[in-house]
Amino acid sequence: MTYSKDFAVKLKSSGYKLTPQRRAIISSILSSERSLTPQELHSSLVEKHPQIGLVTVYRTLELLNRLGLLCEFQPQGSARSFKAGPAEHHHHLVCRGCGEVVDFTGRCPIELKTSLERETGFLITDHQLEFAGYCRNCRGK
Amino acid sequence: MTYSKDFAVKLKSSGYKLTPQRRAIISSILSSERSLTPQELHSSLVEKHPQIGLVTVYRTLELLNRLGLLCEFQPQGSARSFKAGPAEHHHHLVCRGCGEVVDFTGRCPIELKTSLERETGFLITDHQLEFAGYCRNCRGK
DNA sequence: ATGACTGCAAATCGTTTGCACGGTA
DNA sequence: TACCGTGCAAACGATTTGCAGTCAT
Repeated sequence: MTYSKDFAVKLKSSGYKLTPQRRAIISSILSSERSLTPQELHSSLVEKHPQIGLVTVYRTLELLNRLGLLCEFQPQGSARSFKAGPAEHHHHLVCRGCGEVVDFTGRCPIELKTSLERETGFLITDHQLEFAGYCRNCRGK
Repeated sequence: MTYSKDFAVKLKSSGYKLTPQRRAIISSILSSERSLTPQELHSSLVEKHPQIGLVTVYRTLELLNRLGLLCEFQPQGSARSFKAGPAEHHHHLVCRGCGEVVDFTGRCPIELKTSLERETGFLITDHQLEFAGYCRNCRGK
């Protein structure tokens, strides 16, 4: 919540301005515990800030993401969405039926499949684990 | 490779025909150890089968996938791709630099980050684990 | 004035759909 | 004859780009 400060500081220290639009977008992201798609974010903003364009939302998300302030989700078969927080690590549980995404970041091992099923009532049919980074060739930039 | 039989059997037993186009698509998928995007698949086919449309590739992939004959990949930031094999379980290692995708399906625990780095030369910066299935409401169909 | 930031419209990319034709049961 | 499968063109949804106007330094 008071992350807000971090966002502002990081933006400024990286040479970017904290415009009203960016402020609105950031505050909207921070006040949602769910991750939001660009569209959802835009819709939620239009009420109070009718003039904000979807394009600006995309550009801001791209910027914040690049600065490491956002966590980008893209579960198989679902829309791309973002939430506040560092990006290095997130886990989700997706419903292939209704698309619900349950975030369980913080818990790791794959053995938790069974306990997840017990706790959430999900019937888990498959999973996907993705590590990302830089390969031997790309490491040295 | 001689999976080919399985594909044919499954198709027929599910009430679908094994057309020349489908045969070509299946054989192309089976002969690649990499996972392929619809576009890549189409390009690779056009040489020998100039008349196959991209749409047919999409429709066939969708069909085979629905029959459980394919494994669908969609790493964060990469294109959607498919390879032969059951879908319930796959792991990949993606290079954020060049897009290379290393498949390491078969090995599970997250603790393998370090050993993966050692073995592949990757610098791993983040990961994502996704379980999917059906939530309490969707389980009963 | 300069450069950053924005909004709009148009372009692009991957994917899906509508439709009419062709082959086969 | 009735369908299934196909190709083509068009529709679509998400995202990106070009461009010209605006704002703050």
